[in-house]
Amino acid sequence: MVSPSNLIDRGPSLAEVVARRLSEDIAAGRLKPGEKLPTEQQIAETFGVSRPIVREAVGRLKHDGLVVSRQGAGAFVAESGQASVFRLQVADFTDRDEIHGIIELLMAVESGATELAAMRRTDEDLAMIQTQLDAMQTSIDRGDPGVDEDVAFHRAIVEATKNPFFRDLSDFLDRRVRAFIRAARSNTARRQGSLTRSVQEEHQAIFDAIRDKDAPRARLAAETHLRNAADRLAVYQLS
Amino acid sequence: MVSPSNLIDRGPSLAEVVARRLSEDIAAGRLKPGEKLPTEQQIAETFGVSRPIVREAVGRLKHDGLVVSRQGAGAFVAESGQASVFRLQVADFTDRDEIHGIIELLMAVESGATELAAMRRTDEDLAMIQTQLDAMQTSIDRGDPGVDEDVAFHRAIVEATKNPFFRDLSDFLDRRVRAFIRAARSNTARRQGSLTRSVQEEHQAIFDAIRDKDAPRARLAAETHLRNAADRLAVYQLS
DNA sequence: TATCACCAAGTTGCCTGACAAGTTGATTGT
DNA sequence: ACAATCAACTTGTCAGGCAACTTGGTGATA
Repeated sequence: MVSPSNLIDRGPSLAEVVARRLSEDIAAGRLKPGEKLPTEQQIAETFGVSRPIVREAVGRLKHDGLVVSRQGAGAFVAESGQASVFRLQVADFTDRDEIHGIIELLMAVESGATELAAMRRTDEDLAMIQTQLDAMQTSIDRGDPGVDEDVAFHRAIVEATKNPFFRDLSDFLDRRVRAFIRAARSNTARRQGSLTRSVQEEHQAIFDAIRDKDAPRARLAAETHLRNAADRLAVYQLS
Repeated sequence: MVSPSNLIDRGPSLAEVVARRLSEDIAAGRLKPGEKLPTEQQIAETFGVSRPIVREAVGRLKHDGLVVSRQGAGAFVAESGQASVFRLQVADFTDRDEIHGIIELLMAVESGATELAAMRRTDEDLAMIQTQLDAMQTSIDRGDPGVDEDVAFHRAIVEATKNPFFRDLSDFLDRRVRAFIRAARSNTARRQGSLTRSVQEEHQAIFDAIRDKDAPRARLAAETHLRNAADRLAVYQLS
């Protein structure tokens, strides 16, 4: 079985290396907002690569909004505030402090979202959340960890915020963080039964608070859920 | 005076257009995680561009972690959870609903951060926050809007969280959102005096709560500050 | 029949060279 | 002093080529 971790690491492409170097120069203040970058030819000579590689590297930074270019004039570090990306740099998911830190962030975003959902949910929203809650129960009764159902449950909640920014950030964090938590749970076949039932009880508490339009209780339920998720992660990692 | 808004919009580069198209295909599920992308040559023919443009476009998606490539084998949609970027797509800062939505997000993140700062701050942290608070007062006394000092104040708070993820996301949101708020305040010379004093009073309340290690009060103070910031924005925009 | 080695075809990674489109600054003419 | 022109430069795109790697098919051997 070939898994990603068994593959020989070929390292980043030249374009990626150059992009990182330039990005570091910008982050370190060696290239200031508004400042002109060296020409493509100069960068190529500086790094000993060809011009298309430089074009690709600079293109990556343009995609991030860190750099803007004008044909004939040059490429410039974008003014502060133009960057359109937030990068979540996690070395791996084995450092407990790192995991704890990122779960704190998830907690802030998700508890805020759950609070808004409690304030704003419509009957349709509530029905959708109920549907996903029931689907997860069905999955648990079948002996499955309910991964897809867990995703859908949280997604239904964040849709009830009626705020696309919460939805997008929550999706992103879901993909990066919750997915890790769920994978850990799924990989722990022996204990998943009782632990997944805890998860469902916490989901139920979240649902109840949203149903009752009780925003503070919803916030607290979401925080409790994630606090417990962090604790459960410790259990998964011990097994 | 040439300002960015006066420049003729030349639209995105071909590479950026292709990158967006492919990114949309992935987001819409037309290209699934693990699925192989068409070859560079096929994509070039599909979009009627040259292969280097395709390479640059795919390179942008690789930079985002959305796509991985293996030399000789092809490029593949990355498995879920590999994407390392969150993109904040704001058309512009003129849509009130959009601004309101993004401030809600800022509120969730910043109130969470302020709460953590209240729980975790050291004496050194507190001294730094005090320094920035005083610097902002000095700026106000001078009749300036205190933009840099405002940045530094909030940065000092988020450093006290001892959580790099909060710091990074807060930095990002600061650059994208708070910067807009500050610019609006700075551009409103006639009213800035009294409104900036309100800002400083709210900063003082945040500081007091952090000093007292009163996490719930810190959260509330941060929320109040941002809620008022949204209200002040309405004032700026009427003038 | 199964396994291994070899090879051709295809694909990504990188380079060279060329030209189009646009910018900038210097020069010239009014 | 101002406007027009032009040369030099820079980004944007393309064409072509070769290196490095992958994949699948074929033939040889045990």
